[in-house]
Amino acid sequence: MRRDIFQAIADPTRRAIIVLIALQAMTPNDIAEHFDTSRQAVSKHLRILTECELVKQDQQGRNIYYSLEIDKMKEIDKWLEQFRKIWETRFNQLDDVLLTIKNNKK
Amino acid sequence: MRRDIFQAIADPTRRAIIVLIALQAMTPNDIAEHFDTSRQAVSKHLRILTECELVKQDQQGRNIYYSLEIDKMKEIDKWLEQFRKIWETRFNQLDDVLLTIKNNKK
DNA sequence: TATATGCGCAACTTTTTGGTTTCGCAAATT
DNA sequence: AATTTGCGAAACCAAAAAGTTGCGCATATA
Repeated sequence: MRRDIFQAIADPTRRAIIVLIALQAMTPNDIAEHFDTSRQAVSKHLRILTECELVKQDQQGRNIYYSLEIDKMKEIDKWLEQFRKIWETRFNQLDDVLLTIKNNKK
Repeated sequence: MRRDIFQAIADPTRRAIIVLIALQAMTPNDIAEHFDTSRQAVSKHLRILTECELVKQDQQGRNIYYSLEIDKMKEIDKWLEQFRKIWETRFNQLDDVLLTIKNNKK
C-alpha cells in the first residue's frame, strides 16, 4: 500500500472532506451528510487520511471528531517548491527579455 | 475517467517523470531508461499526463520529445492557497499569543 | 528497397480502489 | 436492564488503474 499524501488527495471526495474539516472538527456522520455517500464510505476515507497522518481524532464519548492536520499539507507545498523555482525563473527570464527590449530602444 | 491533475500526481512514477522533464524535454525511451519500467508503461503515463495537459509534445522526426507544461502545476498551488491562508492565520494567532504574553510582563 | 528503430494504440491480466453489507463493541438513552 | 446510536473492522463486489504483450505505422539507416 502506497498511502502517501499525494494518493490521499487524488480522490475528489477525500479532497472535499479535507476542505470540510479544515476549519472545524466533525464526526463521520456529520461528514457523510455533506455528501452523497454512506458513513461507512466516509469512514474508509478517514482511515486512509489517518494512515497518512493528514487527520487527527478527538474522541468525545461515543462521538469521534476528525480534524485536519494542517501542517501535513505543507508537504505538498514543499514538493511544489521545486516547480515554483522554475516558474519564477521563467518569469525572471521574461523580465530579462523585456529589459533587453527596453534597453535596445535607448 | 477522472483524469485530473491530482490523480495525475498520485502515482510516484508519474511524479518522477514530471520532475525529470521539468527542466529538459525527453523521449519516452529516454524517460524509461531512468526507471525500472518498460517504454510502453512510460508511454501510458505520458498519455495520462497529456490528457490532463500537464505535458506537451514536440515531434522531431520519429522522436517525440515530452516536456512539462509548468503552468499547469500552478493549479495545485491554487488549491493549496486555501490551506495556506489557514496556516498563516494560525501563525498569526501564535504571534498574538506571544504578544499578549509579552504585554502581560510589562 | 530492405531492415531497424521509435512510437502510439488496443487487447489482455493483475492489482488497487471505492463502495456496500454485516458484524460487534461501547456509549447514550429509555 | 433493554434499546438505540455512533463507530471501526472485516468480507465482499464492481470498477478502475497499472503493467505487459503484440500489433501497425512512420521515419531513419543500410
